Amino acid sequence: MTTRKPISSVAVKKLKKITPIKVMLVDDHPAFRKGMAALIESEPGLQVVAQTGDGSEALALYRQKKPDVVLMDLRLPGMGGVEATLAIRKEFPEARIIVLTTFDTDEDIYRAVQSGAKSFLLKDTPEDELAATIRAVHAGEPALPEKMAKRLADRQKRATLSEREMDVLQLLIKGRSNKEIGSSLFLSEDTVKAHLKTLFSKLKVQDRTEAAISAIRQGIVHLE
Amino acid sequence: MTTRKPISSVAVKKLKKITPIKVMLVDDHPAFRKGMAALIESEPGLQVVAQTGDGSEALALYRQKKPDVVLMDLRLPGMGGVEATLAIRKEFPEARIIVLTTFDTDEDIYRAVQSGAKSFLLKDTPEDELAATIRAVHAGEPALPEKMAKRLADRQKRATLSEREMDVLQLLIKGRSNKEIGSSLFLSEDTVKAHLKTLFSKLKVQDRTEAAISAIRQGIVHLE
DNA sequence: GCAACCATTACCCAAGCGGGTGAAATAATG
DNA sequence: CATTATTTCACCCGCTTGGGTAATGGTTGC
Repeated sequence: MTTRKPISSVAVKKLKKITPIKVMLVDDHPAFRKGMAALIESEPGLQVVAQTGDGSEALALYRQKKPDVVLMDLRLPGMGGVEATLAIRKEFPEARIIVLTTFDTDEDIYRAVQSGAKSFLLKDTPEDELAATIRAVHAGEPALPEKMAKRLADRQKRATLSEREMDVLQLLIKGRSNKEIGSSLFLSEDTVKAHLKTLFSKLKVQDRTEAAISAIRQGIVHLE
Repeated sequence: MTTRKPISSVAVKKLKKITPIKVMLVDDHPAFRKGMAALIESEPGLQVVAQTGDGSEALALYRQKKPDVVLMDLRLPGMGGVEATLAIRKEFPEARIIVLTTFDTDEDIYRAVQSGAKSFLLKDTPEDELAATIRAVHAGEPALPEKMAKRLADRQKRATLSEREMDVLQLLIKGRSNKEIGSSLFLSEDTVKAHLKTLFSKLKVQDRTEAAISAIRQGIVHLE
């Protein structure tokens, strides 16, 4: 440690004023991280204090660096972005996290906001808007782009699927027949059909193929 | 034009040795471009000479800058990456293009290589491998990662769908019934069923839902 | 020219699927 | 406590779907 001269209260005030916003990046694309870091550092008053490509490292790094704002990708190796966000906000409820992703189904937006993210941006967002959003989120201002807010509202309007309906849907998008779904879930075929009926009406579709496609498009289920 | 002193053949050799590889970036994420550019510039002997986020600008920029290697994203506004690759290679068959993308269905790899790309990398590829691939492609060496080559081989093994089968499949993944598909394509329902039979056997599935999911997973059709 | 494939249509049949109706038990919500 | 939502199951009915078989005409390639 190097010894420093004591500083005046005026200097402290001045220093505080120019204390940069500390940003942490969580994204598994090294090039993207590098670019994002450069972009942030080039903005006055913004500074990158931590980076990782692994969701499960995010919490430990947050603890260590205490960033003001986190930029979080959704698709991450190990722990996903939503889980990482939840983990951080469980320990630090005041954490300000912006989800920044390539994928943008309505369900992604919903889950991100549900998990406590303050904003949701796509990776092709122009540089100035990114910087503005970081500042807004840091200031505690609303920062969800209008388009995303609209899509979130759309998603809210839609009927939510029950747990059992989700179970059936999961098997449906694996191409299983009603009989197969029944034996997988230890249900009679008629019960499966009953769930499908409500499922179809909630998704506003006529048949299982439409249901599968609709669910995938909306991001309700994932194809992995 | 400025007049120059004549240079010795020795100097020419020396100059040639340190002439950097000129790289062009085509990607619609500004932060990724920035990062990629920084990453490339930090490598000895590599230099970024052009960047664009628009596929339709790629050809014009190539004409102007004559880069040695192009890094091309697949999902681009306007013209897609495959189309841009085809356009460049039509005019410059010697063009060395590396497809660099987030998405990686077998069909994406196939279409990229078909369109003349020399390599196919994912955006989460580590920095050193990226640089190595750029150098390899520039040197005309084989540069398709083993994993991708394997997936390409897998895709080659699979039966190719006929034009008509594709038509039917396109409507199938919109959730249309056989009757609807028939009237859309001006076919009898029986003909649609005949196409579906071959389609199912080629995709190795039992029913339309499985077919839809399989086709989407393989990247044969897109969900837009 | 013949083989191979593709596109088209037809017919049959059994199984699967979707819609309608009804009902009972449990859980959650007000 | 009443109501609502969820989960479970049953029966019926008619249309859709998938598999089998078969035939015709066009195109492509050897």
